[in-house]
Amino acid sequence: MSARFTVKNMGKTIFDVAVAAGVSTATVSRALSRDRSERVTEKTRVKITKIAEQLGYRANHAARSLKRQSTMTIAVVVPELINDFFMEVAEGIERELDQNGYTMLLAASLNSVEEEKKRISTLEDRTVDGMVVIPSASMGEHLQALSDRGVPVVLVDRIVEGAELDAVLSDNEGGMFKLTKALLSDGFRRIAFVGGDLTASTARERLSGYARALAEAGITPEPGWVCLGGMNVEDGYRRMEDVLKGGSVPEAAVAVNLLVHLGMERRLSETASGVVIAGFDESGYTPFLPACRYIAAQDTVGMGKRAGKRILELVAEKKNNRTYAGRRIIRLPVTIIRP
Amino acid sequence: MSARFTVKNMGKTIFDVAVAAGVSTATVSRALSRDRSERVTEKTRVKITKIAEQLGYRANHAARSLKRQSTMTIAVVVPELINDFFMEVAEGIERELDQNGYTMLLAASLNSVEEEKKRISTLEDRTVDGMVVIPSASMGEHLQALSDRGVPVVLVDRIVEGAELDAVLSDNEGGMFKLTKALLSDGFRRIAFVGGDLTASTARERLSGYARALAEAGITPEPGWVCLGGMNVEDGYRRMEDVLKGGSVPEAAVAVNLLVHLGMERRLSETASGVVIAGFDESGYTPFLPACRYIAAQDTVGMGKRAGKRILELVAEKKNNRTYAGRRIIRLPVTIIRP
DNA sequence: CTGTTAGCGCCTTCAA
DNA sequence: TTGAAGGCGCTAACAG
Repeated sequence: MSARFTVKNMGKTIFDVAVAAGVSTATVSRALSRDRSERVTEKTRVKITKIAEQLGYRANHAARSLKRQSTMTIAVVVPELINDFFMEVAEGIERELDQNGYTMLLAASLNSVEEEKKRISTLEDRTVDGMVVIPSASMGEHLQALSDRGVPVVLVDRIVEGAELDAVLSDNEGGMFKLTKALLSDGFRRIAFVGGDLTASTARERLSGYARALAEAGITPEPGWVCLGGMNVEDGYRRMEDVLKGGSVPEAAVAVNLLVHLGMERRLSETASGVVIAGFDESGYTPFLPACRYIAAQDTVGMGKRAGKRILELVAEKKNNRTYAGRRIIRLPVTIIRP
Repeated sequence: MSARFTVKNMGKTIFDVAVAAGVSTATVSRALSRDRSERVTEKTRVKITKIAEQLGYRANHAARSLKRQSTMTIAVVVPELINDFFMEVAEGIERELDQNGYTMLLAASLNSVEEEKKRISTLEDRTVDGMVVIPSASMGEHLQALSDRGVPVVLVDRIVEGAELDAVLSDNEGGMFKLTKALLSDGFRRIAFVGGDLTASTARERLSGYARALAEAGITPEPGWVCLGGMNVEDGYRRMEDVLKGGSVPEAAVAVNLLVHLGMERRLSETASGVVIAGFDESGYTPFLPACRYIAAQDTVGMGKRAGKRILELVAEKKNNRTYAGRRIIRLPVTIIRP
């Protein structure tokens, strides 16, 4: 194997290219600038491009960032990496950014506001051009502060208290309305709502959709049907248990999200109850969840794309020193499918 | 809402702090340097730290990187984001990096060598201090070239042809050996091996483990039992179909990985065959896969941590201008569990 | 222990 | 159209 770390492969600089081409560094800079508005002869541009290629010249990103005060980087902060929903959103964002020459910096906040603050702080130090955040919690003063410091910010999935920021969200209310409706159409009348931390806007909106569907059907939820608390697998398990052990066991239940759904299935698989589930969020595994009847599928990648597009708009606005045109909230529809 | 983008909140520079503290920028730099070896009076350090805090000073990362020729960033390239296995590895890496003040830059190669090359190129331009790569394909000349250019590289999950690089891998052979063994202990003798692209080192090693287990049990695989081809859900579905329609249907099958496992389950759920599965890789959903009997669980987060540790070692070696001490391959054990 | 100085590599007026 | 020169913010000699 070749000796590593020994060849001082000092990166070629713009100066090397300039010397080789017999021009000044300024000309090289202009020739290689993606901005075609720079005036350089086509001939010299071609020549310089070729020489740069031969030399294997690559612009130093740190230097360029320092000068331009822009890193062409957007930070994306998600609660956790091991979660298909978040990663699908991230993929959507990445695609949009990549198309525009931007790079995504992905970080996880580990479902903790404290970690979220730390991550954001680190990222801000790296002078990212903007941030897309899927908030870990319902408090958002630090996000508003970030924005006030001049960093373009876009929220995804949920909105938070204490921050009036642009956001890309699902139509959670409508989605859960349709999901509950689907069960009603199948003849189920006794339907529970399981899981949900009401400090999360998503949970509140979904609960609202559920309530509206029942109300329209003239059904009043019996005590114990609305069984809130938590958004994770463990919570789903416990809440399902609560429902089963409650006074009036329902025939069906809607799950506030995929993790809760999973926990519910776990619990249901332990006792034969006949309870059927309709859940929010899809995954490759939903076909194997025995109690699952319907799924409300969010347009995850689409949300990511919209968020990517929006953050780039804000970045551009800022660059052009334009005033912030006002908060914009984008809602994407949710689709009901059979798993 | 406060007017955004209007306050020219020009970031405070080290100069601002220096002025406010009545010292030189050099002293500020030293005082704020994480490196305690810098000689500064404790008194001035405290004073400067306080003033920096008050002013909300944050070191400019681009400037620091330019000067230090180090970005304190490690790039991690995975085939895709929407994959728990990769994300668990990524999380392990991130933890290790974070503990050491490094930041992870996560990028997806979309299961394509071309994309992988592009991503790596972009990342290299950003002068990351090192890269951890989960290769998308079996060819690795570009990875070797990257390393030869002086960028520390560590591979995870699989090794590639054309590159002699450090790697952190699972004991795939032993894992699949134990997995097959588990089925044998249950009395199954007719066991198929389903899925697997033999250009991938993981698939080869797992096939080898399967073969050894059968051989030790004195069993010769019948034609059609070893049903290779592909590593995805779709492949698992097709290969399982091939097995079922083959001449000698087995009683059980091992799956080369989780996606194939999933596809196999899909196919099995369509026809009652009684075939039982033992699969590589775990997930929160494996308990719901009806045919699944055993799982070979890799220490994903552990692999990430080891990879993180190793890449930082290489970075340190390079920084100290030490010669590359030689390739190191780390193998982590695989655990057999019941889902 | 602290200040002075000289860049790191690039971009961008200002001149020519 | 091109070149010269200054500086983005920070750090690392080298002095003092």
